[in-house]
Order: sequence, then C-alpha cells, then structure tokens
Amino acid sequence: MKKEREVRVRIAPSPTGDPHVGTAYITLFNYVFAKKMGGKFILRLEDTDQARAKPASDKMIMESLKWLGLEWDEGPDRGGPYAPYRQSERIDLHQKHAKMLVASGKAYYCFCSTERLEEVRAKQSGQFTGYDRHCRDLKSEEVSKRLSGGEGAVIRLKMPIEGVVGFDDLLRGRIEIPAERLDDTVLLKRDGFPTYHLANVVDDYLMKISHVIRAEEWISSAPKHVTLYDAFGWEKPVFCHMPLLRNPDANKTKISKRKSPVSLNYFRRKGILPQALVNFLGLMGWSFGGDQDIFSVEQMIEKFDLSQIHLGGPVFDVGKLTWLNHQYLQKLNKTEYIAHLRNEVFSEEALGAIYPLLRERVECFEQFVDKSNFFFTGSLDYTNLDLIPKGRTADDIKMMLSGLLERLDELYTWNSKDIHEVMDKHMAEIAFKAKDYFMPLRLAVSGRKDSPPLAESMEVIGREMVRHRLREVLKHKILNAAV
RNA sequence: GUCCCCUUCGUCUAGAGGCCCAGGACACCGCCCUUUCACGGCGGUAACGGGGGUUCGAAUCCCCCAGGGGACGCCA
Repeated sequence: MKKEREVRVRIAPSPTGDPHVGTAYITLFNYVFAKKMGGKFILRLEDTDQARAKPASDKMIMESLKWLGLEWDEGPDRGGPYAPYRQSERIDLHQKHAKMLVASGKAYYCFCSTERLEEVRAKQSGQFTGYDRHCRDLKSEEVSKRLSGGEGAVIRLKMPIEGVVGFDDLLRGRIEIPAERLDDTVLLKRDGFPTYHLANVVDDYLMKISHVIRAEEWISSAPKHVTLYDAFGWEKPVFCHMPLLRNPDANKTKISKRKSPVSLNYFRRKGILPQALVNFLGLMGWSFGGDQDIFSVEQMIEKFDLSQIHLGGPVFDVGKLTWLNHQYLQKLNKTEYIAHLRNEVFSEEALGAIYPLLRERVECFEQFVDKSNFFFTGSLDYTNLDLIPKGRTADDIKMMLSGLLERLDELYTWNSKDIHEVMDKHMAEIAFKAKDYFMPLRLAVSGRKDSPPLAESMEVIGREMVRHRLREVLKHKILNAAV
C-alpha cells in the first residue's frame, strides 16, 4: 500500500467567453472534494489558444466563481507555491518538456502543412480520422536541416501503434482504447504554444495534482494524457470523469448556449442566488441522501463521497433551479432582501446605464418604472405583439432572428457600435429592409414598440439576456403557428 | 462511420440480491385555505429500454440487442 498523496485538485477553465455553467459544475465537485479530503483546490487558467483567448474573460471567470463562493487556495490572482497559474506564462516550461520528449525519442517534429492534414482526413472520411504519422520516422539529419532552414514544425507525441491504451477511471473502472483509434497528438503548436494535452499534463504534474476531476468529454483524450505521463516517467493522478450537463432537448445533447442559458452572468442577471445555483448543481449526478434536496456547500462537504456520483448525463432544467431559488429567497430577511435589490437589480451600475437612454423619454418619474421594465425583467410576453410586418412571413422573421442569434457570437466586445455593425451587415446579407428588420427585433428584445435606440438598449440588456430573448421568441407560438 | 461512455417517473434522483407490485423532489392535475394572485396544506397521475442468463429470489450480478450521448482539431 503506497502512501496516500496529499489531495490537490484543480479546475482549468479556458478564458474564451462568458463563464460557463459547466465550469461552475466541475468547480463545485472539485472544491467539495478538496475540502472533504482536507486538500487544496487550485485555479489554473488555460489560455494557450491565442486565437480564442479573451483577456476580459479570465477576470469574469474569477468573479463568477467568487460570486458562487467557490474560492481557490492557489490561483493566478493569489499565487501559490507552484506559480504562475496562468498557462501562457508557463510556455517556456512546456516547450522545455516537449523538447525533452523529442530528445528521448518519445516525440518528434512534424512538418506537415494544414492543407496536407486536411487532405489526409478527407481521404479517411467515414472511419477514423487521424494523422497518418508521415513525419514520425524522418531522419534526424533531415529534421535538423529543415528546422535550421526555418521551416515551421509542430511536435507530436509518439502514441503506441498497436495494442490498447488504458487508464483507470475512479467512477467507471478500467477504460481501454485500441491504439488504432489514437493518432500522434500535437504537443507543441507551430506558434510555440502548447496544446491542452501537453500543458495540462506538465502543469498537473508540476503542481502535484493528485486527482483530475473533469468532464466526460475528456475520456477519449485521456489515453493521450496517460501516454504522456508514461513518456515522462511520471506518476499519474487519479482520473475521474464527471457526467456532462445536458440540454433539455429531445436527445439531451451536451449543454450548449445555442439551446440553453449557460452563462453564469445570465443566472446572476436573472436573479438567481449563488447558494441556489450551487445547490442545484450539487443535485446534478449527486444526491444529499435522505429526502433532502436543499443543502449548503458546507453540508455537501460533510456528506460528500466522490464515488457516489451517478453517471447518467443530467438535464439542466431551469425549473427546479427556479424553485430552489424561491426557497432561498424566502430565507432572506428584510435587510438582505433589500440589499440584494440594491446591489444586484437596481444597482448604481444598472441605473447608470439606463439613465442616458431614458432621460429624455421620461416626463415624470412615474413613467420610469414602466418604460424601463424590460431592462430589469428576464423573459418577455410576446403574445400580443405584432412581430410579423406586412409582406413578411413568420418564417422570414424566424430566419432573420435566428441568423442574428448566430451572429451574436461574432461580437468580440459587446457594445452598441459593434452591435450596430453586425445588424447592418446581417440585414444587408439577408436583403431585409430596415423597417422589416428593426421592429420585429425591437419587439423581440424589448417587448415594446417605443423602446430607446435598439443597439444601445441591447448593450444594456446584455449579450446573455438578448440571446435568451431571441431564443424564446423563436420558440413562441406567434412565430410557430400550426399550418 | 469508428472508438468510448451511459440507460429508474416528463425532469433531478433514492436504490450496492429479499426492506421495492420501486421512495423523495421539481413540474403537472385535483381538493383545501383565500375578496384576487402567490405562499402554504392535503391528495393524485407517472419510471426500473428490450431479450436472454445466474439465483429460491434481480431495478440491483453477467451477456446480447436497442436507444442516447461524447470524442475523432496545430480548440479546450
């Protein structure tokens, strides 16, 4: 029996957008497990994708997790014995380790172009698609020649060619994947940045991570990770793959912003209490025991047992979350209740944003509440709205609104100027006249004909709430009348 | 398509061979409370995916099938 390692777990979110409810879910279980075991919980930002990383996003992630009360012991903002905790600040380490593997013959340089890779994949279509190991056995003289000639290259890991690669999952037992299904993973990209696989393994090892608790979607790449640990000769952590949160659609697909609200900002904006959201996430794949559904994180820690996770993918159904939230709302006293309204609903910030839009449009303050209601409310009532302009069909409007919904993601920043640009571009593309475009959209977003300027209003309403309303109006019967 | 994972009420789940003709919660329906609405109280509808084994006995163990999901990226 070997000595038990100190429990050290981590979450490694990628700052590429709004803080995701899936991140909160995995965070909760890591956090609770760490506390239960008297171990440490670490936050590490995986910002190695130069194309997708958004600087504002890491701040939002940290704020959201703090809002939920899931604080880390070590992380980018507070340091720790294994700093830095931002992966982009560790690339020298990753590069060093990638080169170590090349030196020991466990990895190799690959010069294949993206185009060539695409061709290879196209030919394989139907079955397994993977790298054909074209550069795996290049002579070292050729490699150094091409390298010194300035040719770009990636470093790939040599995966076993036959047999199986297996690992033990804490919840699922032994999982084995045939070697033919595994290709030689890229470890270091052409731009010198590590891929997730390399950075993750190297950092987990250096940070002495004992348990890797992450989402199920990682199972299929776990063989890459264990091969890497072996290539370095490192002791592996315990792997534990949590079930995936699902959309409430017919097939229960992996939760996605296309179909469900997933942004933690959205839930906060909607007026969900952090205790309620955390409690709800604790119900996903786990149960408190007895007949108790309502519990705090502290209570959860007390009762927690990682091996009791239920593996069926839980549907993230907002109905029960809302009920839970109501329960927690009842527990607030007057002071807390009013403080919440002041801080989260009628906050200085919210009123400050609405003020310039309503200032000229309000004659007496009595009108303010009515005219500004759609900034505060969540879902809107579309029943009596005339969403379909003359000469247009419901399908036209659906096409228009869903097109815009797609485009919301193109916006790097969320401000009225950029929103305007996207709308103009979109309108031109689908050949809509302004009068047919803006009124339905205005009604969808604000629920009224006389709202302040549209893009400006959308900026204040927020990306997530706009997305939510577009999603809702698209589902509404007014646009889906039975034929 | 290939590989892997999963499978109890509509949803979240309890259930580790007899305590289960399956329990709780959300949602839904009904009744009560109530000048409205909401809250609250009481009650109800509703599930072990299918087929084979093993066993005196299976939701629980094994096998097959089916269904669903995930992964197949110089994204994480």
